[in-house]
Amino acid sequence: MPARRNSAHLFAALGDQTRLRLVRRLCDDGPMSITRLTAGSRVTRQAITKHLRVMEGAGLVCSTRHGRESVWHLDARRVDEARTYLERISRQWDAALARLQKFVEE
Amino acid sequence: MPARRNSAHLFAALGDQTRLRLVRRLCDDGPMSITRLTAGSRVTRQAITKHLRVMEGAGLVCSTRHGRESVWHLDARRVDEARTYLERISRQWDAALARLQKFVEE
DNA sequence: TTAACATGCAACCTGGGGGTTGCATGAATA
DNA sequence: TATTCATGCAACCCCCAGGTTGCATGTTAA
Repeated sequence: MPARRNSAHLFAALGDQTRLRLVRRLCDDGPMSITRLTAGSRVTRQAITKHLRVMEGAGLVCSTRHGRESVWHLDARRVDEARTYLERISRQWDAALARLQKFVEE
Repeated sequence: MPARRNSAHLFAALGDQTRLRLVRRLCDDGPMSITRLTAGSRVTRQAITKHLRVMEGAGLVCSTRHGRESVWHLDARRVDEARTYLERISRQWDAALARLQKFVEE
C-alpha cells in the first residue's frame, strides 16, 4: 500500500468520473459497503474496488471491516487540504497579476 | 480542441506533478512564454506544450500570441470552481455524517 | 452444516497519457 | 536578406490506469 499523499496524487484521485461519482455517493448517503456502492453503477465491483484503493492511497477515503463487508467513508480533512491548496493558488495568482500590473504601469 | 470542462477533467488536469509545477510557476511569476516555462524543467518543450494544451482543454489556462511567442496565463475563475466544488463536497459530507449520527442514536 | 453472500486475489486486455525526436514554418534581429 | 529564435506538427515508444473474468476465502443465515 504505497502512500501517495502529495497534491498531484490527491487531485489525480479526484480526476476520474467514476471516482467522483463514488465521492458524491458517499457524500449523499454516508458510509457504505462496496456492493452497495457498486449497485447502480455500470461498472464491475472489481473496478469500484480498484478506484476505492486509489482514493485510499491518496488519503481521500478509508474502510473499516464489519463482519463480511467493508464499509468505506470519506476523509473530509483531505478534501479540505485540496481546497486550501487551490485557495492558495488563487491568491498567489492575484498577487502575481497585481505585481505585473504595477510593473506595466511604470 | 475538444473542450473537456467537467469537474473530473478539471481535477485530472491538476493531477500531474509536471502540470502542478507549471501552475506554481505561473502563479509565482505571472504569465510567460513556453520556452520560459520550459527553462528549468527537466522535460522537453514539447512535453510542456502538451501539458499546457491539456490544461487549456480543462479551462485552467489559455494563451495569447505575442509576435513569435505565445504567452500563457492561468484562469483563476476555473481554479475557484474547483475550490467551490470541494467546499460543497465537504459540507455535504458533514451533513451526511450528522444524519447518520442522529439515525444511530434513535 | 450448507448455501448464499461480500470480498480478495490474480491474470489478462486495451487505450491513451507522458515523453521523445525530427522537421517545417513564421517572426525578429544583425 | 540571412540567420537565429519560438513555436507547431507528426510519428513514434512505453507503461500503466481502467476495466473485465474466474476462482478462492471468509461470514452469515437457513
